[in-house]
Amino acid sequence: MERPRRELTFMRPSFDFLHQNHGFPDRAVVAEDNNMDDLDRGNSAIRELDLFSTKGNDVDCIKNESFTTTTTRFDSGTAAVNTGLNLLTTSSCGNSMTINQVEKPNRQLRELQVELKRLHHENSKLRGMLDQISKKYKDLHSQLFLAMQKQQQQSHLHQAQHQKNEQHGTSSGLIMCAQQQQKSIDPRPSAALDVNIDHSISEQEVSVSPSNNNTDEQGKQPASIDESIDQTSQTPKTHNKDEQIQDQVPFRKARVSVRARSQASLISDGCQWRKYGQKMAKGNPCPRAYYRCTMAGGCPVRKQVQRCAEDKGVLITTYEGNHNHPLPPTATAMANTTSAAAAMLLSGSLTSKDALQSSGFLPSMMPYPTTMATLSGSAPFPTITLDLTQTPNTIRGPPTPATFSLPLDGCPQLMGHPLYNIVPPKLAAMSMVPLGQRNPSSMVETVTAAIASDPNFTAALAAAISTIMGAPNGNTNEGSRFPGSPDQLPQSCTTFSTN
DNA sequence: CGTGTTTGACCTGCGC
DNA sequence: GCGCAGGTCAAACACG
Repeated sequence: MERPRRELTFMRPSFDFLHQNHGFPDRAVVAEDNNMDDLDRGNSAIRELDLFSTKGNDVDCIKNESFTTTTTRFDSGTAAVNTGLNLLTTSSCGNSMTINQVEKPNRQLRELQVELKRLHHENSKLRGMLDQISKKYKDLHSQLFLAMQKQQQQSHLHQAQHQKNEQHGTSSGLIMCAQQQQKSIDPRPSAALDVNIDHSISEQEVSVSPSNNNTDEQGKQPASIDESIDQTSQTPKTHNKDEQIQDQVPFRKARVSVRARSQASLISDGCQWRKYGQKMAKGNPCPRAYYRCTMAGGCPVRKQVQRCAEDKGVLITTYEGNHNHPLPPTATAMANTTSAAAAMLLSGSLTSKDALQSSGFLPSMMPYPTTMATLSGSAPFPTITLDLTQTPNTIRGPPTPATFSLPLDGCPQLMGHPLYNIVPPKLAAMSMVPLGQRNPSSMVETVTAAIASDPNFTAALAAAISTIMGAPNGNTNEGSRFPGSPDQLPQSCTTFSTN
């Protein structure tokens, strides 16, 4: 009995059944309405199940009613439970039935009640899981907010100290000290924490703590790094240049690769790009195009676009760097996530499965196969790949030996479901992203944004939602809220398109 | 004329 | 040191 698989799909109709039956315990009920709101009324509905004790029907009367049981099929083959009770009163308290005829329906009723209690228990467990997930998400959100505040305070403090030091001509030593201090607090200065940073901040500071207006947690940017080095080199230093470069290089080289199925030559991610080169890459007949962001002068963000050699329908877009300018809403999802993904990649020993497991990022008991994201530690540059082209049944081999996937933990009912491509990173981000280092929603934002770039996405999403919600006429946008998800999918999910 | 693309040359890192 | 491959530059070109 594969109970985990059917729990979610079963519990909603069960409550519908119970809910619809409210006040009409002697009628046959066929649950068709799958409104998720009924889920919230589940607890009370269970109590309403006792059909024969709440309406004054004593046992004697029950014995004198003939029961016709029907099987109500709630969900497309996922669960079928004998909950439809056709209570046809053929005689009122007559004595025409034998004891066996009377006890048989009684036994069925008892079984039914036991089954419903069991379902209630399962539903309670599921609700508990949902509550836990929601709580984790809220915790992470609040902690992120606190971290943002803390970082902002540090930035202001740093700025004030920098200005004071400049006035006294003794800036460098203390600046470096402050930078080191900041590093010790968070080895990857989070631009995401600079959301409201004062733009009067000095350029040097900006280069150390990029003033990305987005939740940009990668921090270091290629241009900013160079500027930082150049500028700091103009003042006495406690660190030599090589050490600084060495410190910065890993940040600079982190990349986020997005694989999406698209016939378009470029995924429209909300940013403006200028093509600055094209090369034939070895092992791929398709040329690789190089783009840089032109939304602001000196923006260090670049991306490479190349078709997959094995499947030319797959477009591989690789992002590098962080925007140093405000982004339109349509671009923030992708930008946020590439930054967050890069930050996750750069956060330390996240390049091997063992390291991930030991760090708690990847549960040692990963119960389900996953396909969404892979990290490559053996690639020339650390790269995280978000693969939006796969279905759970078409898992490819890992790109490199040192790769891993984000686990889908706790949502087995979504395995094999189209929405599986959306939910896993959300759950994974919520449950596994270390505190203060990553934006838990960023990963899913990128995933959803990239998925949305696929012209087939809307139809697939609608079908998925219809399956889960049981509302064939459901609005796609409304349906994009995964049942029980702590928050809804980003708005940008529906704004990305392919060119 | 301004902007974006194309494309060959050049630079850099890495392996042998 | 040499060759290779990835990445970038910049002049030439196309287009509105």
